[in-house]
Amino acid sequence: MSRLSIGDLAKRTGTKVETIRYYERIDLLPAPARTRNNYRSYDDDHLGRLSFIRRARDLGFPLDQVRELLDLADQRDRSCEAVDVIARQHLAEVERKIADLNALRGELTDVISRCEHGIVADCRIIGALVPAIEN
Amino acid sequence: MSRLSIGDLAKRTGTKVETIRYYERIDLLPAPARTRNNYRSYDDDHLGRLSFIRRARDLGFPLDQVRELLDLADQRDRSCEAVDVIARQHLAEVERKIADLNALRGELTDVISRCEHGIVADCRIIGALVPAIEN
DNA sequence: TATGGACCCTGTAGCCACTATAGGGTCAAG
DNA sequence: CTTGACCCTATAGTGGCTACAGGGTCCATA
Repeated sequence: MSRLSIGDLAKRTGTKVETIRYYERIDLLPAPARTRNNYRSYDDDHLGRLSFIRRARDLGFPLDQVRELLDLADQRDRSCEAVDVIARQHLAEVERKIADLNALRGELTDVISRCEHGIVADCRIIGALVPAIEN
Repeated sequence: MSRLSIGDLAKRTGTKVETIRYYERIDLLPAPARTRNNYRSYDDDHLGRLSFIRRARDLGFPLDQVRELLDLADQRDRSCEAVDVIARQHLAEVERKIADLNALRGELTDVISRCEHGIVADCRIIGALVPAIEN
């Protein structure tokens, strides 16, 4: 039944103190008890919940999906289909971003490869950016 | 010597009107002349510059790099090495993001593949998020 | 001539997920 | 008794826009 200061909780979860306060402000992490000095005092539930949030964030889930996952995690008798849906949605989003970035990398590599290290006036990188304007 | 309204410029460059005003506010695009009605009136230089900005943005360059590229593009006698450096930096950044997202995709795929479509209490996706807390 | 719709203007607030700063209070060690 | 490490609140800043609110202007049509 350990009690943690915000700094301790931060260390245990690899979160910045300001971020923890931010999570409280947006009602992602419940407000903890306070000591007589008005310091926040966290318990194991907070530790578990914040660890969950951090893991989900590390996996790239946006905060509103994290919120949904937290809600679902509490409804232990329900089907986990909703969980699967959220995870798959997120995976699809990640794959879309990868595809976009790969296309981008192709273009950039292409542009850079044409650089002949001369002067700016002849630079193919700049050339690829300067538009050919038709009337 | 065509004169463009902000709406025309927006159409020609595929930019939103609000974005053009934003670029002016942050001194990325020079403030144009005004008509007697106080409407913005753009010339070909603006068109060229905004097109340049948009292309660079499409290639994912952040605005401060776009700013540098614009400055460099004007110094036509200088070596284009600085241009090459910026482009390569950006490419490296893009590649880093791709690597991060690929790692993420791996983890997500892994987590999702273990879902057995039962109830939340047994859900492996949630399980992968709920931490095993040691004292 | 009235009116409607498509433009244009400024200024401000909102988005996401934090991060940083200012300006203080509290506490234990040396 | 002071130093430094914590803690508190409230607010503003980040990037790159986007979306109002609350007006003005212009042209065509009824």
